[in-house]
Amino acid sequence: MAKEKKVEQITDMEVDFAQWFTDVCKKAELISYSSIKGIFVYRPYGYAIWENIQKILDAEFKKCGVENVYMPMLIPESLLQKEKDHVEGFAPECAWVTMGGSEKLEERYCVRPTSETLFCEHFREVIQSHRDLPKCYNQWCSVLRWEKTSRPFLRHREFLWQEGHTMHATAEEAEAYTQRMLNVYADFCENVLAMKFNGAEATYTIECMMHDRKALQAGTSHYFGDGFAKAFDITFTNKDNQRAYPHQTSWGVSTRLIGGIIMTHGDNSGLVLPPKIAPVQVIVVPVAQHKPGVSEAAQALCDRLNAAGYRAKIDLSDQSLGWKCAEYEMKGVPLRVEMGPRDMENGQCVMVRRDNGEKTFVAVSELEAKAGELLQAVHDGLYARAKKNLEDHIYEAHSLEEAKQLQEQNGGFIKTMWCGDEACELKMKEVAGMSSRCMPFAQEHLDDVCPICGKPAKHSILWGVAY
RNA sequence: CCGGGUUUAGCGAAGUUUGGUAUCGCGCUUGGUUUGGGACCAAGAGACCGUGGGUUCAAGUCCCGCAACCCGGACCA
Repeated sequence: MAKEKKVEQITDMEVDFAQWFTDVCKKAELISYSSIKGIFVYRPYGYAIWENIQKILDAEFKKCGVENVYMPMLIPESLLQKEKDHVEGFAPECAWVTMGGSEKLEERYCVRPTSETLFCEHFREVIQSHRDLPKCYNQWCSVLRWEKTSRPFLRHREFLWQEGHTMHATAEEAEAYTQRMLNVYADFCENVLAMKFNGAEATYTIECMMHDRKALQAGTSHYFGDGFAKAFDITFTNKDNQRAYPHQTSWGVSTRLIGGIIMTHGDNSGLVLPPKIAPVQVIVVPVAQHKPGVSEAAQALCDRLNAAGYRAKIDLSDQSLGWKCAEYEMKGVPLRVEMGPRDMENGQCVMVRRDNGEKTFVAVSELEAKAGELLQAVHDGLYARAKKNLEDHIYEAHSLEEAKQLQEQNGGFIKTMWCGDEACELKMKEVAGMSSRCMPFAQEHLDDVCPICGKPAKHSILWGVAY
């Protein structure tokens, strides 16, 4: 069903996708700019989405035996430098604390860009025996990376995330745990955020496709081997009374997920939120509320919905009906319930889905049941649309030139075979502007050879333009 | 980091060419009428014109520096 556009302040996504995204972030009151570039204020409505994400994911982590901890915000330079590759990766974008009060510090401290080193320092202290393993730790915190350019949710200098770090007695156990956490993220994306993605092996990433057909990495889960354990001298005594290095995993998602939600589900009227993480799931709007009894009848609906466990709100302000409808559409509230004089006479209310604008007349007696049904329908509708968007925009290519052309014409993911050489990845980036997004779990045989170098192919791989 | 654009009331803009009393729309406040898709009338409040220097009797306007934001590119989660 075609929906006419009602919010002239929001730029159409077909006209300018980037501007649309920024408009939605501002108009839906998710975020504000601060006085420091790249560091944003999460407004109550935006932060509430993150709180809902935290609540649901945290419960899933705990089912996997994860314990939450909190590590220091500052990392001494000497500690950061213990693992060579790690420093090289993060040092260029570290912010440093050099003064304590008015005194210059002996050693400068880095504001954490990630906390592997702190976790490792701590693991060294608490891991002695195989009986101390596994250690499955996670922390919810913010990290700081001095990015050159920034965009709301997609690239902040300071952003909120969760970082899980676990230590295991064997490589097998650690690898299995890495996959298990990837599955937690995958289930969360599909069942909570209604986002469709490509899972992967080897790189362990979740790649979602946005409305503009660019890829967004929504979560990662890494198997680290024992590299950090060796660098930080973390050892334990195994059952055979021998010293051994434990094997590590690391996994995280950030507030970038919210950027993904916006770009996956949003439309030209604004934000569209998956019901499970929407701060307000149902907005109750009285119609002609000055007429006797209308406000009370609407309030009663709202109270009943809250009592039934839904997150419902009512708007009794004296704004016009049209204003209220547009306002809550912009903010992505999944379901609107209208109650007016005519409804009162008929013992009914009107329910309007945010995802497709469909209106349903509902007997007041069926309020709770029908609200639940429609919220689920919104979730399913969003998921179906996201899935279709992904599936419709995966194209198969058999040569470098064809891959380039397909990307230019259609965007999306381009599927090819790959020999496994990094040189071919660089070549693809250079020629077609695409990076490897992931090697799908569902491997296919499209050709015998790598279309880039002609050597025997080892995997099928997806390429795309990423955020 | 490179290349382009922008910065004037809470938001969006005009005014800058040709220096001379700070403008408009939305929003906000007060009162009243309204309400089945962004209502209307009336009266108000609100701006060291992004920031620091310079030129001038006089700078939103001219000159030089800096910053922030937006859009592309490179890089990253």
